[in-house]
Amino acid sequence: MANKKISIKDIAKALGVSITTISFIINGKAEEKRISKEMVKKVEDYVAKVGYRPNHLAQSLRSGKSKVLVLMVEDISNSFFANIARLLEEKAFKNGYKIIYCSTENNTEKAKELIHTFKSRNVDGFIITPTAGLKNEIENLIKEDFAVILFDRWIPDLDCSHVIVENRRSSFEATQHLIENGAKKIVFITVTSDQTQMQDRLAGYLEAVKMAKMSPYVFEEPFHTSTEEFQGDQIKEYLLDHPDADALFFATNYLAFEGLHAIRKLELKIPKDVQVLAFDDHFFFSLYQPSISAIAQPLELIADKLMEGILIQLDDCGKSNSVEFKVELVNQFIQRKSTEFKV
Amino acid sequence: MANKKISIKDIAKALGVSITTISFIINGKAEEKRISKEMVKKVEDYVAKVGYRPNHLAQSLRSGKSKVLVLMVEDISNSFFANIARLLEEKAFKNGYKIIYCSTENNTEKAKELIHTFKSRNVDGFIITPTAGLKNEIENLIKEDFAVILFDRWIPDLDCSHVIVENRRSSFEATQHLIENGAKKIVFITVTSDQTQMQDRLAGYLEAVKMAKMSPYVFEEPFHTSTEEFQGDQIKEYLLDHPDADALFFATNYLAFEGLHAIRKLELKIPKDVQVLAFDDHFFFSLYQPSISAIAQPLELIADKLMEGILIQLDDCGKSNSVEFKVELVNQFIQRKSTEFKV
DNA sequence: TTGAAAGCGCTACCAC
DNA sequence: GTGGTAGCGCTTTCAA
Repeated sequence: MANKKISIKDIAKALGVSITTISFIINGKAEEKRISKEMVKKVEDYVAKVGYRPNHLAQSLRSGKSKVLVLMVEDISNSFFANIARLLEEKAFKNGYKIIYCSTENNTEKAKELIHTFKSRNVDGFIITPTAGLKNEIENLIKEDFAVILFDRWIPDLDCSHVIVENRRSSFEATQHLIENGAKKIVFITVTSDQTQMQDRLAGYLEAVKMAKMSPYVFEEPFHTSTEEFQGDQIKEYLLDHPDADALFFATNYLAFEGLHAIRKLELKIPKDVQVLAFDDHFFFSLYQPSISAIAQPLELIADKLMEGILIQLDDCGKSNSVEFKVELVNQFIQRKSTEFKV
Repeated sequence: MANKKISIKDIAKALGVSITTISFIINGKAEEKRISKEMVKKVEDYVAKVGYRPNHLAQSLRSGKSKVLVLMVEDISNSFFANIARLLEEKAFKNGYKIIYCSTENNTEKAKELIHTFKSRNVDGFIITPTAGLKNEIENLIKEDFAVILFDRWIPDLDCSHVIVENRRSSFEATQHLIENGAKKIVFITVTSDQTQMQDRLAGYLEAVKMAKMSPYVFEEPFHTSTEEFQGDQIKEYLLDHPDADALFFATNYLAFEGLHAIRKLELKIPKDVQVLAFDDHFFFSLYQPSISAIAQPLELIADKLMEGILIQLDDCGKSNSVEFKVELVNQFIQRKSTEFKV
C-alpha cells in the first residue's frame, strides 16, 4: 500500500509488456487497437492489484488537457458565490470535470496572477466573475483557445460567453412594486462599482422612479464585499439626513444586512416606517422578522447554463470562438412582509 | 501577445544560449551559478519582452513540487468553511502557495476520488475536514510524505496534525450559563454524526446537565449540512412534545436557523419562553431580534494555525512525520439577548 | 496485435 | 561561466 508511486513503466516491466500496450488498455482503447482479451485481462488485473493510478500531471503535460475547470469568484465567502460554487462543482463532476475555486477578492492583480498560474497548469477552462481590469487577460484566454465563460456581470466591448440575470428589469419591476405600495421617497442603496450588474440594477431603479415622476435618491457606499463588518453606520447617517425616506432598495443582500442594522438602531418599523427590498435573496430574509422581500436569482439555472456554455466550448475544441453563448436569466420576485401593501 | 506559448527552448534558440543557463537565471540561481551579469540581463530582458511564463505543469512533473495546497471542506457554502477558505487563501498566498478548494459534501467516496486526483497532480499538501471513512486515505497521504493537517474535527486513532477548538469545554460552559439563567429543561439539538466535534459538543452539554442534577434532553436530526431547506418542522414537532423546554442549545448555527423557524411558528418568545444558544457564531445572530447568544470560533486564529502547521511539514520535507502539531483553540462566548438573565 | 521511440517543458547533474 | 543531456510519466505515431 505504501509503494511510493508506481508508474506505467513499472507495470510494463513487471508484466513484460510494452508501455504502449498498457497505455492503450488503461485509456480504454483496447478494442480500437485490437488488443487481445488475455492481454487486457492480465493488465487490468495487475493494475487493480497494485492500485495503479495514472499521473495526471504527466497526462496533462503530454496531452495539453487536464479535465479541470477553474471557478474564479469575487469572494467565496459570499453566499451567492459559495452556492454557485457548490452547484457547479456537482455538475462538473457529472461531466467528468473537476472544479477548483479561488477568490479574486476583486483584486485585479491577484486575479491576473491566478489566471497565469492556472494557464500554466493546463486547466481546460475558466468560469469567472470578472472585473473590468481583467479584460486583456480574458481576451488572451479566448485567443489561446481556453474555454471561458463569465457570470454575474460581463465586460463591455468584450465578446465572450456569459450567463447573467435580468438585473435591470427585475430592479425596475421591484421599484414599481414599492411605488404601488405607496412609497414616496425610495432610496437605492448600492456600492461604488462599475460592474455591469450593479449599473443595471441602478438603471432599473432610476427608470422606474423617473417613469413615476419621482426624484431618485441614491446612496453609494465605498466598494466592499460581504465579508466586512455589518454595522450599517453609514446608512444610518444617510437615513438621519433623509428622515422622510419611506422605502429602501438594497442592491445586494449584504447591503441589506447593513441597512437592517441601521434600521434597528434608528428604531424604525418595517414596513410601516420604511419598506425594505433587496436584490439577491438569502435564507436570512425569510427568517428575519418581518421577513424581507427580495429578488431571487435562479442559482441552479445559472449553474446549469454555465456548465452548458462551457461544455460547448470544451467539446468542439478549436472552432469554439465563434459560438455565441450569451444567456440572460429571469429572476423571481419574492414578496414578503417588508413590502406589504399599506392599508 | 498571442504567441501561443513560448517555452524555455524558444528562448534558448532566439538568444543562442543554452537551456540550462536560462533555467538558472529564471529560477534565481544566477548568483549561485556565477552567471555573468550581461548574460543575466540579456535573458531577463528577453523574458520580459516576450512575456515568458514557465509551465508549472512541467516544473511540477520534474520537481515533484507544485506550491499548491488543497483545502477539502465538507461544504463550501457553509459560512464557517467559506470564511476559513478565504482566510487561508490569503495566508497561503503570502507564503507563496496557491490554495484550491473543493467540497466533499461529506461523501467519503467523492473525497477519496478527490484525494487521488490531487495526489496525482502533485499538490504539496492537504488541509482537510475529514470524515471517519477517510482514515485510510489520510494515513496513506502521511506515509507518502504529503503535508496533511485536519481541522474542525479529527480522526481518533490516527496520528495526524490538526487544529480544533475546545468544543467540549465551551459547550459545558455555555450549558452552565443557561442553567445559571434559570433554565430547568435544556434541550440539546444536534444531528446524527460521529464526528468528533459534534460528539464533544454533546459531551460538554451532558456533563454540565449531569453536574446540575438535571435530566438531559437530546434531539437528534438526521445528518445534513447547511444547504438544505431551513424549515425546522422536525424541531417544531419535538417542541410540541416538550412544551416545558425552556432553553435550546443548538450544536451548529444552521440548526439554530431551523430552530428559529420552529420557534417562530410556535409563537414562542425568546428568551421569555425559551432561551436560545448556538455553537458557531454567524453574523445573522447579531442582527436577529432578539439577538442570539453564540459560541464564536476564532476563525482567524484557526486559519493562522493551519498555515503554521502545514508550513512546518512543508519546510522540513521528509522528517516531518514526527512533528506533533495538535492545537486546540479557545472559543469566545458571546452573550446576547437570547440568553439574558431572567429577572 | 504489440512495441520502440519521440517528445510535452522543465530541472539539475556533470562536463567543459 | 556555460552547455549537453537524462529523465519526470505519459500519449501517440509509426513500424514490425
